[in-house]
Amino acid sequence: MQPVKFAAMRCGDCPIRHRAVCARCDEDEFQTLEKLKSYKTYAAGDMIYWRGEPLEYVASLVTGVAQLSKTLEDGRTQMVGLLLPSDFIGRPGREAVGFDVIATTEVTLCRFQRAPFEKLVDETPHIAQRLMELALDELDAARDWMMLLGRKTAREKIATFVDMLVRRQNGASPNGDQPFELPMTRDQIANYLGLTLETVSRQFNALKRDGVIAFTGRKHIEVVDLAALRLATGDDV
Amino acid sequence: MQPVKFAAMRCGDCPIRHRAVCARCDEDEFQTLEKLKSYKTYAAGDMIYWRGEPLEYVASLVTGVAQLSKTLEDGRTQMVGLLLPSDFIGRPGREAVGFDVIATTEVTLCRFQRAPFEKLVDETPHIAQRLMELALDELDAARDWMMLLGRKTAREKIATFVDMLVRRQNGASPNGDQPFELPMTRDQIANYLGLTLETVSRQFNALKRDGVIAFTGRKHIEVVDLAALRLATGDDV
DNA sequence: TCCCAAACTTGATACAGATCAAGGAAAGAC
DNA sequence: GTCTTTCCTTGATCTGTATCAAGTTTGGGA
Repeated sequence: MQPVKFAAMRCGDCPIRHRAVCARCDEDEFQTLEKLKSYKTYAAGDMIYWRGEPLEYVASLVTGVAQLSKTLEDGRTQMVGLLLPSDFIGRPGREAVGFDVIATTEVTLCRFQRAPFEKLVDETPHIAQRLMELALDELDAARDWMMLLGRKTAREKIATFVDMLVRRQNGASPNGDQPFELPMTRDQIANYLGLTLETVSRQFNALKRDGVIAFTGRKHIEVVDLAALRLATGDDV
Repeated sequence: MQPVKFAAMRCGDCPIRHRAVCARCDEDEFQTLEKLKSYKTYAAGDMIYWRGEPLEYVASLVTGVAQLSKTLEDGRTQMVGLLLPSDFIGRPGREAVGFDVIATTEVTLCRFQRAPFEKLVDETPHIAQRLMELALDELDAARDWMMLLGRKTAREKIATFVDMLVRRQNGASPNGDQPFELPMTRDQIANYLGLTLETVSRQFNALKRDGVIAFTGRKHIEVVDLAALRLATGDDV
């Protein structure tokens, strides 16, 4: 998708209109947002924000995938969040964020300058409430991930990761038998799951051998046996 | 401390007055809260909320320590949060929570019935903002913990845990050379850090042998060399 | 079209932390 | 004060995943 397409897009036509921070806005509020917003596209691998950098813009992710990453003194890294379309970057009342934000694939953001946006939040309970909901959703996701990182085996981690992508990409559709794209390299997946890239590779292939998933190209996955996948996550039903 | 003490306590005298959800309330708002609130004390080990149970009350933790725990199908458990005085339980717009809340030590809560509290939140921007801040603080803490669970060694995990307790218990005081209490058993610490109780025990003793910490009783710790402790966490300065 | 670099797979080996096992110390019960 | 249980420590061994080390595939650029 071209940035120029977005530059002309009206909020009413936005693909993330019903899930993003603006989900509950009415026509009047959209008119205000139209004036405030600007689109920006990043190439895969680009740094969107540096840790600690004061953030000039807050933004909704419109297309693509981005990652939140932390780094230890000696270079070990851990992804602490994955941003998919409709997710929000930046928080009310916070100058900076404690992690790097990196474009995993090509990414398009719908950006608002922080100061006018915060003013809008103060005046618009809709938006403040929606921001709170998004923060609580992130908190729930972070806690599920803590369970994964602390207690799950490598196989369970990979199964949970695939299941998460199925749920989020297929949206409402209940069956996961649509082939879909892995948005990350093995190395990035390893960073997300607290593993090494070799272990990720081995476990993907183990799930393939067991007839749970199938590959059509390195990044093209199909879930062959959804029940077996769910079982392999280790989660309660 | 006796519950009866709390039953009579006025908000102005509350030990968590300046950090809890009510931090920015004025005298008028305190009067509303006084009418709404009730104290309840739980013994160590008591279940405060069950996962999925619709929660009748939201609450601030006044004294003691509580834990948020998740459990896998086969019984593996992982703590996904630790509640210390001034932390809040329950979220606006959420019926239930996705984890069990358990009293780690004896715990006293300052409770509000959910429906009237949510009404108050809608009418009082102070409180809504403070709730948002608390949620974002929790999110930051959850992300730090993801880094710990995914990438830190057992020694780094223990050092980080002790450092966290020093920072939070000593509050503003910069030097950590006050002895203090571990609020949990080795087994609970293991659940928090994604380890086993044996590994926790060994690493505590290793830090003791290395002159970083000292024990005066099983649960009484003193930080002997704060700089060495911070170094052992693996974090950036 | 071929080349090259990045991404991935596969194998061999090492090791941190889990697991299994036994005994000791503290704290509450009676 | 003694009993009993819970909590903690220490040792021996095992194992899942990291690490080290080649290869192989893939896709994009010249």
